Formats: sequence, C-alpha cells, structure tokens
Amino acid sequence: MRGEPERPIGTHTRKRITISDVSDALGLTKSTVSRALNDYPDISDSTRLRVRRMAENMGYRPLSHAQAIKTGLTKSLGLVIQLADHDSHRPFLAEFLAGLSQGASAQGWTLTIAASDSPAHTIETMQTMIGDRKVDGFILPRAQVDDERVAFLRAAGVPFVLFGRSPDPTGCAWFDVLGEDAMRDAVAHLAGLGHRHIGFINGGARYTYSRLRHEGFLAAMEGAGLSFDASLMCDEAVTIQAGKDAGHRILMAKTPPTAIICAVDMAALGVYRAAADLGVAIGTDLSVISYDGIPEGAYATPQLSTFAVDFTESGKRLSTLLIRRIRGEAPEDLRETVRPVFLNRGSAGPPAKSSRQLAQTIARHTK
Amino acid sequence: MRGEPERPIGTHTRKRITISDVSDALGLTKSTVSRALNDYPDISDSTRLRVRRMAENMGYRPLSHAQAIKTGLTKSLGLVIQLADHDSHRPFLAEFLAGLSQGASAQGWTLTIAASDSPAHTIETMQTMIGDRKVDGFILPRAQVDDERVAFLRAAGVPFVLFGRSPDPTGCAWFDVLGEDAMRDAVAHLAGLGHRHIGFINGGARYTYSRLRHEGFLAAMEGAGLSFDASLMCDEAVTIQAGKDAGHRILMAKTPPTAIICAVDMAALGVYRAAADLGVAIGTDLSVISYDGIPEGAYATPQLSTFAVDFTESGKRLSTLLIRRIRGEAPEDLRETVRPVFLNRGSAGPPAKSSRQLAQTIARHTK
DNA sequence: CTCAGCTCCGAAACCGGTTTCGGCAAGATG
DNA sequence: CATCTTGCCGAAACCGGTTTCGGAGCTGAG
Repeated sequence: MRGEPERPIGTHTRKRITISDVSDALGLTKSTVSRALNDYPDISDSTRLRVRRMAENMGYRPLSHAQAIKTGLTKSLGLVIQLADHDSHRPFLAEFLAGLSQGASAQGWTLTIAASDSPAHTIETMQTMIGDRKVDGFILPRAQVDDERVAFLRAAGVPFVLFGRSPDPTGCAWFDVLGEDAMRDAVAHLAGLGHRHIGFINGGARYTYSRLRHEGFLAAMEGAGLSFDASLMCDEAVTIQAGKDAGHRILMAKTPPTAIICAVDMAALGVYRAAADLGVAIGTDLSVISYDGIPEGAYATPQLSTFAVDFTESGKRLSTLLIRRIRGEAPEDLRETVRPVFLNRGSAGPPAKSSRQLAQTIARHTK
Repeated sequence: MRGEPERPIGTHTRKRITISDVSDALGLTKSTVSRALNDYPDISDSTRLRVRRMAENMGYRPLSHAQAIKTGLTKSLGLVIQLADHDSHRPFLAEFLAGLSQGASAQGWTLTIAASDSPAHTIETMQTMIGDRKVDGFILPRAQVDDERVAFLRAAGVPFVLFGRSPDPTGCAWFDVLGEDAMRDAVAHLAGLGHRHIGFINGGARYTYSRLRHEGFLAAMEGAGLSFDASLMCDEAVTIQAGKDAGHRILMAKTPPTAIICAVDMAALGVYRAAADLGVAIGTDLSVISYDGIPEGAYATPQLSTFAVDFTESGKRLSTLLIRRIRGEAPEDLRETVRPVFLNRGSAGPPAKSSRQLAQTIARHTK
C-alpha cells in the first residue's frame, strides 16, 4: 500500500532550488544573485564568480517561465508546419526538426511547434502563439515570393527567420542554400560531359527558390554558349507524378534533351519513370542532375546525382539566427547562405546518343 | 526614418490585458476574478457569469507561464523524436505532429519537441525538459518491449502516454491501433481468396507491435486451418531493403507462398522488388497485404493493399489522453485502441498459380 | 432577539524570478 | 580635510497570476 498523499500528477518529489536558496547560501540577497548571473555591470567580478560557482555547485537552474513573467521572453522558438505543401518537404522533416531542436537547446531554448492546414490558419496559429507568449519568434520554412507570414510578422513586430530568401528583404533575416549555384554547376558539369541540349524542370513558382534556380540555370546556359529551348522547360513539378509528366512532355519534344536538370529530387524520380516508359536509359541515354539530396535518390537505379542540402545543419543555423534576432541583432546582420554539396553518382554521364538518335529511340518505343 | 524607440525586439505594441484589468472593470479584486474563472465553489453563479462575460468581452487570456509559476503546470506536451528509428516512422511524422498539435491546441496546450540520437540521449533530454518545467508530460511514440523511457518516467513520477501498448501496463496510459486484428483479417481475407501458403514478414522485435502482429497472424492461420511454415517467416524488416531481402528468401523456399503478409508497408514495397527480380507478378502470382497505409503504397503498381493507420487521428487522441493524465486521471482509465482500416487495392487477389507452379516460374527466372 | 452557520468576496501572502532605486564605504579630487 | 565620485550591494517594488485566510452580511434555529 502506497502511503503517498494523492497529489496532482506531475508534482515532483525533489524540490527545486530557487534563487533564494543560492542567495541564502552565500549570505547575499536574491537581487544580487540575479544580477550576478545576468552579467550586470554593478556586480564585482569576485562576487560574480562566487555566485557562479555556488549556483553551479547547487545545481541551480532558473525557471524560464518565472523569468518570462518579467522579461517577456519564453525562450522558445516557434514553427508552424503547413500540411498543404507536404510532398515537397516531408522527407526532410525529421532532420530539419532535429537541427532546429539542437540549435535551440544548445542555448537553453526550446522548440514549440504547431500544424496548420491553410495559409490563413497559419497566420491565425502564429497569432495565438505569440499572443499567448508561447514563443518569442518564428522559423519560416519554405520562403515564398509573396509570403503572408512575413507580412504578418513584420507588421506585428515579431522576430522571424526565413529558410530561403525574400524578394523584399526588409526586416528579413534568413538562412538559405544557394540553389542557383547548384543549377549553374549542374549545367557546367553537363556541358563538360558534352551535352548540348539540356532540359530544365523547375519547382513551384510561388517559392523564392524557384526563380533563383531558374536564373542560375539560364545564366549558366548562356555562359556555356548553349541555346535555350522553351519546349524543354517545365514548371511546378515537386512530386513524382508531376516530374513524370514533365519528363514525358520534354522527352517527346522534337529534339529531346540528352540531359535534364531538376530543381527538386522528387521531380527527378518522376523523370526516371517517364524515361522507363519511353525506353530511355538514365545515365547514358539521358543524364539527370537534381537537387535536395533525399535519401530515396540513393536507392534509385542508377543512383541519382544531386546537390544535397544538409537539413540538420540548416535547422541548427536557423534556430541560432533566430535566437540572435530575438536578442535584438539587426536582420541585415543575420543572413547566411551555404553552398549545396554535389553528390556525383550514376545519373549523369556523357551522352550515349545524339538528340536525334534519342528521338528515334523514343519514337520506336511509343509507336 | 523610423522614429520608434529602439526597444528589444519582440516587445509588442498592443498591451496585454491582465487579470487586474478585468477585476478593475468589474469593481472586484483579482483574486475573485481568478477564482471565478477557475470554478472555485465559493464564487456565486451570478458573479462567475459576470466575470466570464467581461473576460470574454475584453479578450482576456491568462498568461500560461504566469500561472505556471504558482501551479507548476506549463500546459505543454513533450515529444522526443528518436532519429535512430527514422526509416520506419518518417513518412507519418508530419501527420502525426499535426494530430498532436491539434489535440493539444484544442485545449489551449502546446507541443514542445526535441530530437535525440540515442536512447540515452532521449532520457537525458526528457530529464532536462521536465527539470526545467518546459513540459508537463510526454508522448512516447513507438512503444518498445523493454522501454527505457517508460522506466524512467515511471520512476520520476512524470505523466506519459504510449503510442502502442506495453507488456507491463503498470502506470501506463496508451493509445494503439490493433495490428493483431489487421493481421488476423489479412489471413482471413487471403484464405477466403483460396491461398493456402501464406508467408509473414514481421517488423522490429523490440517494438511491442511486433509480437502482437505475430500472434494475430499465427492465431488466424490456426483458425483457418492453415499450416504454418517457419521457412516462410522473417523478422526485423522495416525498410525497403530488408523487405526485399526477406521477400527474396521466402520466395526461394521449396514451396513458396502464394501470398505474403507484411507487418510494415516498407517491407511490402521491398517484396515488390524481390518479386520483380524473380519474375513474379504481384497481385496474381503473389498476393501481398501489409500494414501502415503510407502514401507510397498508392503509387506502387499494383497499388498496395494495406491496413491504414490514421496518424493524424492517433496524434489527436494521444495528446488528449496525455492532458487528462496530467490532470490526474488514472492511467487505467486512459487506454484506447482503434481498428485499422483495410484498403483493398490491387495487390491481393486469388492465386493465379499453385505454389509448385510459382516455384517453377522462379526457378526458370533465376537459372 | 441572539447566535451559530453559511455564502460570498476582499485582503494579503506567495510563486520565482527581474529591475529600479538608494545608500554605504572606499578612493579620487581640490 | 572636506567633498565628489565611483563601485558595489541591499531593500523593495514588480511581473501576472493563484491560493489561503478571515470577515462581513444574510439566514435560520432556538
């Protein structure tokens, strides 16, 4: 028989040590201890050190919600995941969250998340989260060209950091991977292998990455002296199905490309299927280079050559930036970018057939 | 030029209305208002109503961290995602999180998450989260047979709810989907179609679902009067690769099964590949029924017949249960289960070949 | 009419921190 | 040597709630 008094669950046995416990042990007042721990200038170094040591020894940890009541800061980062655009970001979600959480907890912050099923709901959710002081700022994944979230947070004066860049950088801090560099390198790589006709399958136009990758592609094509054929380009392909459709259409062009660059891995996997349907061998008949580095790419045959994004690292950087933003640093000083890493695997090689030969192969196969 | 005083970011313009604002407006004291809102019995109904209305009108929302300081409750649910077992649960993560967040926010609670890379790190993370009062309890996904998390939280007296069941139910609340029923129904379905030789590919033995599904399978086989062949069973298949290997081994048996039941969709997709390698047609030569309902199953050809789990709903139920647990209800009263839904698609049909014919097909194809 | 009992609310302490203000003592200045 | 700083810390208010305690006013029994 348990003789414990029926206390509400969650009331723990070991009593917390409070700031008063520390101050009593030192013969100081709690105000002094507080200022010492918070690096106020009017505390002598010797006292500061003494307090630090004692707090450490006693295992004192300030209660964040007790500080929040006065400071207004919860030490918590907010993330609202939008279910609508799931297909595109789902594969990385776990790594991304892990990165965010690592970056946050490294500084004693936490990650509070919510989900929404529409843009309007996202705004609403952010509003109550910030209204209830559940979070001090937001991470905004998937930066969009015309981003309601940015408009809202900017107007409300709430700190945020974008994953991706923004056409109107006012007040925006961000972290991003240079997709345009990837597209550029992809073109250069393919041109170096001897490809002259290169197709391009882009992602959703409402995301800012889309325009950037497009520009990167075009610039590199021009730089390599290659002509650009509008019939070899498609948009809005972020799923396997959409990639398959796009691949199909592009391969059925009069002069099909010997290589296709995809802005998104998922689309590339769709191109694999379209190629299979048309009797086109990936890596020889048709080279494919893409972007994201999803794990499924390694399981495809041939393995997908792609520019990999480190989502864990991205998450870590983002939460670090957001914390700095919340602490008052200017958004202009909080913009970081990084280059993706090219995984040169099996899906890109020298063209085995000319464009004309490829067209014949396809024609034979579809008749 | 903006004339705004440089105030620390995140300090918002609109001032909050506090409990004192409400009490002043009513000519009451804040203690009365507090008790009225918290349903104390010593407040008259008329006053309670008056307070309720006024609070509503003024848009008063208590600050959860201000209450936390006295009540000890943060109104936040904790979730630690383990990166180790990613392959199995990653596809559902977004839906699961959405469900959790919905269930929590419906009651004004939030969801705080962290990631860990090892079981030890998980415990450690939970310890600091609860130690810093960041959360009031935990959701434990992927219940294991010998679950360190359960042992820890039980000892610490911290509320938790399992996703999955536990061999030692002491102090455990849970929500689970009845995988054993699914396996049972799968066997009955296949037996009804005329299958006599049925293989079984199970998931990770350290998870509690594994034993349950195994038992369900065996019971149904016995119930249908079908003999059980140990060479047609495999364990520990939770990835496509492992499923492929298992499928390969089972199909190479002397008397290959005309149907295979998989405890996990990923394994079933692996079986698809093994079958393709061996010249076996899914849905006719070999029927496959599996479990989870991952979206990829709908893209496979033929579409995977599977028992689908509603992860959004599961998450919602879990957070609701955890909140009730935190509020003091007994774990015994907080155990819910639900049946999965069978998606009868294209991967299971009457056997087109006998086991012997199938063996010959395979032999021809591998010589 | 008196007094016990009940209903209902105000007063004040409290939770665990932060922050403002003021004052004492030591050192610098004239 | 008197005065002005300066460095450093204590006292107390404060943040936005919750909870305990006590007492005023009304009711009903004796």
